Amino acid sequence: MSNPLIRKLEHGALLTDEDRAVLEAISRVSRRVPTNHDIITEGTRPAAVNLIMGGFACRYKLLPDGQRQITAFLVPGDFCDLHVTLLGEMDHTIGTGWGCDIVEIPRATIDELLQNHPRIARALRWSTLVDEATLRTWLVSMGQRSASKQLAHLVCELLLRLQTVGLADADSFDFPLSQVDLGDTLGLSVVHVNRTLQELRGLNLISWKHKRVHIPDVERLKSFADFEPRYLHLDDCRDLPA
Amino acid sequence: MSNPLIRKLEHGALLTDEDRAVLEAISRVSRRVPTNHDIITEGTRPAAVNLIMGGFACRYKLLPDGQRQITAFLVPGDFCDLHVTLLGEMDHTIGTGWGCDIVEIPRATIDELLQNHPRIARALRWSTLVDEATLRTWLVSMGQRSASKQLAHLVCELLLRLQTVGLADADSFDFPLSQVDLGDTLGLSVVHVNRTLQELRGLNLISWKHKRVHIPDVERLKSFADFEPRYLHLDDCRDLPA
DNA sequence: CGTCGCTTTGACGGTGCTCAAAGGCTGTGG
DNA sequence: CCACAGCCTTTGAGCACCGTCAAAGCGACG
Repeated sequence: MSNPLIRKLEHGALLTDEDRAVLEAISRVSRRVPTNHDIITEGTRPAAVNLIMGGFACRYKLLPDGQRQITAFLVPGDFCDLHVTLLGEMDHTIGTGWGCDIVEIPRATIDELLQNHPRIARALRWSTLVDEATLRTWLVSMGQRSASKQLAHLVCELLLRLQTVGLADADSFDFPLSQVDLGDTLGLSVVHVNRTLQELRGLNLISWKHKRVHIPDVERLKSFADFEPRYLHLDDCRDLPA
Repeated sequence: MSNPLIRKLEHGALLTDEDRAVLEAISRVSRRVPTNHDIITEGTRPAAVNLIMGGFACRYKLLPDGQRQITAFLVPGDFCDLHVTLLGEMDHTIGTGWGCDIVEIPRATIDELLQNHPRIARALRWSTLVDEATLRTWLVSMGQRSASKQLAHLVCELLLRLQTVGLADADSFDFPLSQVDLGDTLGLSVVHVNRTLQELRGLNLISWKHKRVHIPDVERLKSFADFEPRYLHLDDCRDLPA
């Protein structure tokens, strides 16, 4: 099973074959969104739920002076706005810096899943909690870690998240971002991102060529970044009552 | 109605008198937690749901070297861990820096609310989305704003949140934190927090004496901080179908 | 009155920003 | 196949914001 949505949700609930078939059915690619295009814009209210099935997207917020802060990366298997119809207007924008495949799922389909498929409902709720925990972890990184550790931490997170959906191998993954994008993510200037990358390269912790990140020694990178994957809650369904 | 839980949830759904009675019944203060005490510790799994009804609490995370990052303030009407039983172990700690009143609500009671009281269920889900939006906003502040604007933004947020639960008047509120705590929140050193406070005081934007914050001109502070309250989604239930 | 915790101040150093320009890569059109 | 444009990366120099260290005020409370 190489469907990233299913691979991801397996970590949040003990799915049955029927659950998997339902998820497979709703996650057919419906449209390709080009590079540098907004999927959902701040201030609007989306009618459907968007699911990423290929490529990268990100949540971001623009400040009056034009500065941008990326607050999340969305990778295949991630929902853009699962519960957003509960809220009024979007308080941030979701965009594809880098071209991605999206499924638009009608609100009613989601409601039906939540009502009639308890294991899927559980997994979806689990995934929103993981999103929140990830956000907290980014905040900790930004507030307390040096630029190099913050960057290293992000790389560890992406490696693990992409591995769980089958899009990274043991020590590398495709990473289509520019250094400007990375700066907007980490709260750093491009110049400093560049120097930080050189530092990590000099320590032989990361190499990044041709839009692909390679990690010579994953354990060393994790310990450098104090990476503690608990916040991703990947083993949570082990704890379920049988 | 001065119950902070009810006042808050009124912003997330159109409650009936019966809903209010139910909420009133579950939010009786059951225990006082002293200053500097953890309510829920990282790595454990809480059995009940904790609701703050008085004072301040905060979520925080400790790094191996002892640094602390506060990721959220919890004020009266806020839940500590509404959905956390879905997850395995807590990935962060919730503590009271400052003494607060807490209600412990059995998991079963929450489940019953979610199942049988649709408007309350809606309001609870709304509140977790607002928590997430607040986290995103903190991340934006930390990544893109200067220390003084970040601090000003936080003060605007707290003023508004406390006003909605009846714990702030038009231009001031009680704020029991130390400057160390503020530093751990903003990702700044104590020394720099102190100088930043002096700067804001010098601009006549904020005064902070005897654990109470006073804001001479709220509109001026908001515009200084680029404060845009959309992320708190306080007007969302206006948009509900009748 | 003395202690303890919090706030404030000063001096100094470093991380990371700004400005500016050069170097590389890729795609496009001649 | 080359020229060129445009974007991204890389470098350098200088500076500002913010951190660290250390010590001195201040205030609440016993």
